[in-house]
Amino acid sequence: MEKSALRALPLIAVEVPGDYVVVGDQGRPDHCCLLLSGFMYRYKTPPDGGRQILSFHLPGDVSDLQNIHLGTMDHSIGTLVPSRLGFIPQDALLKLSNEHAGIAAAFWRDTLIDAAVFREWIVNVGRRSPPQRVAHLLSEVNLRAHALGLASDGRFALPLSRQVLGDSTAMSKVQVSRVLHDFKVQGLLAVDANTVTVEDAAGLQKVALFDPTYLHLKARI
Amino acid sequence: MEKSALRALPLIAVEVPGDYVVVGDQGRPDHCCLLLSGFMYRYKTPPDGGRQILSFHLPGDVSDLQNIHLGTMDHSIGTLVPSRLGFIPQDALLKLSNEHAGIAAAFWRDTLIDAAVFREWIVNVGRRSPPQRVAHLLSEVNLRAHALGLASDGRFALPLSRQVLGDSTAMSKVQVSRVLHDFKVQGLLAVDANTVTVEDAAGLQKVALFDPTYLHLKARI
DNA sequence: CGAATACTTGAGTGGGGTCAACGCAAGTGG
DNA sequence: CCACTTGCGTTGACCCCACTCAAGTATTCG
Repeated sequence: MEKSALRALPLIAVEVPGDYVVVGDQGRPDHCCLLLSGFMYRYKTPPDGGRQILSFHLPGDVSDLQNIHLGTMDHSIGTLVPSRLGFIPQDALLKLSNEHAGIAAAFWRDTLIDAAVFREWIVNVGRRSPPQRVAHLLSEVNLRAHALGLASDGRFALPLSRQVLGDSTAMSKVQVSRVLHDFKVQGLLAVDANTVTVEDAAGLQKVALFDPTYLHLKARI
Repeated sequence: MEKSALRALPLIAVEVPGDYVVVGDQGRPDHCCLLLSGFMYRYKTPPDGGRQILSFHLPGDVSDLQNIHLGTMDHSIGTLVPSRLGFIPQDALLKLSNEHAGIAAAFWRDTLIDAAVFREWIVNVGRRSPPQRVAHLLSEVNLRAHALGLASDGRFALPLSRQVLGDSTAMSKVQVSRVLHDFKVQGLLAVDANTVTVEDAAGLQKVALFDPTYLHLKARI
C-alpha cells in the first residue's frame, strides 16, 4: 500500500546537462528532485568567493527532501554530469508523509543519514591531513557506489576533477594533484578524467582511518 | 491534542555535572535526551587523536533525536556545564510520531535544522579564515541564545574555553587566543571564563559575512 | 591544426601549528 | 592565613606545510 502510493506520485522526468544548477541558494522550490541517473552534489558559495562542496549524491537520492519543511534553500545543488532528474511536487510528498507514517519515517531516516555524512565531513575538513581527506572522501564514494551496484571491483565512472575534489576537501587543486600522485605511486588508486579506480580499498581506508559506521548503510531504505 | 500527547510522555529528569559524556560514540541508547537546562555539545574523536566539536545545544534541544531511526551513535554528546536532562524512551517517541503526523513533522524539521547547521559548519572550518571562523561561531551562538531569551543585550553565561572554541573551529587554542584578543581590541566582543559578551553583534557578523538563513529560525517549533 | 581546458611540476612565501616559558586565578590542605 | 598545586590563558620564537603563482605539458574539441 505504501509502495503503491509511492509509485502513484506524479513525477516529471527531465534531462539536464552536466554542470547544471538544479536548485540555487536562497531558492524556494516547490518540487523535490529525485536523481534517476547521473551524479549530483551540494555546495555553498561564501560571498567572499570559493566553493565548498557539502555532499555527493548518487542515483536514488532525493537531495532536497529537506525543502518539504525548510522553505528557503541555504545552499545550491548541481549536476556533475548529464543527468536524469525526476521532479515531484512537494505538496504531494507532504500529503503522502502525513498519511503514511512509514513513508514519513523513511524520508526522515534518509535526511538523518545525510546529516550523519555532514558530521563526518566536518571532521574531514577540520581534523584530517590532506592525504587522509582525499582517502576518506574516496573511500566514502567507493563504498556508496558499490552499495548501489554502480561499481565493479573498485572502478566506477565519475568525472572528479582536482578542482571538485579540492572544493570537497578544503584543499587547493594543486595539493589534490600531489596527493593523488602519491596514491597512484603507492598503488592505492587512480583518478583519471572520468573514472575512479580504487586499487586497494583496504589500504585507502587505512590511510583515512575510515570507519563506515556513519553511513548507516543497513539503515537505508 | 498533540500538545497533551507530548506532555504525557514519560520523562526522567536527571542532574549531571559539567564535562559529562551523556551518550558515547558507538553507543545504542534507548532513550532520547532533552536538555532542560545547561549546555551540551556534540563531538567526534578521530582515532588518531584530537576532538572535533560538531554543534552546540541549548535548552529545549533534543540532541540525539536521530537515534530513533539510526541505531548506533556515530559521535558523542557531552555537557559543558552542570545540566538538567530529561530522558524519554525512544519507543514512546516513535509511537507518538507514528500516531501524530504533526509531531513526526516537527521532529523531522528539528533534525533538518540541525543538518543545515552542520552544512554551515563544513563551510566554517573548510573555507573561512581564523577570525571569520570564530566570529561566525559566536554570531550563531549569540543569535540562538537571544532567540531563546537566554541572553540580555549580547551577554550570556557560557563557559567557552579557548580549547573548546578551537575544537569547534579547527584551530589551535593559541590561535583562538590571538583572534579573541584582536576582537577585544576592536571592541567586538569579550570572552571571559564563564561569560560571552558581544559588544558589537553587527560588526561581528560583518567580519564573518554571517547570513542567518541557515538557522531557519522562523521554522523552529 | 589551433584553442581551450585540465593537469603537472617547481619555486617562493606566509600563516598558523607547535613548543615552551610565564602570568594569573582558583582551589586545597596544613 | 598562607604556601602549594593545578589549570587556563598569554606571549614569543621557530618552522613546516600547503597556498599561490607561474610555466610547461597533455588532452580534448571544434
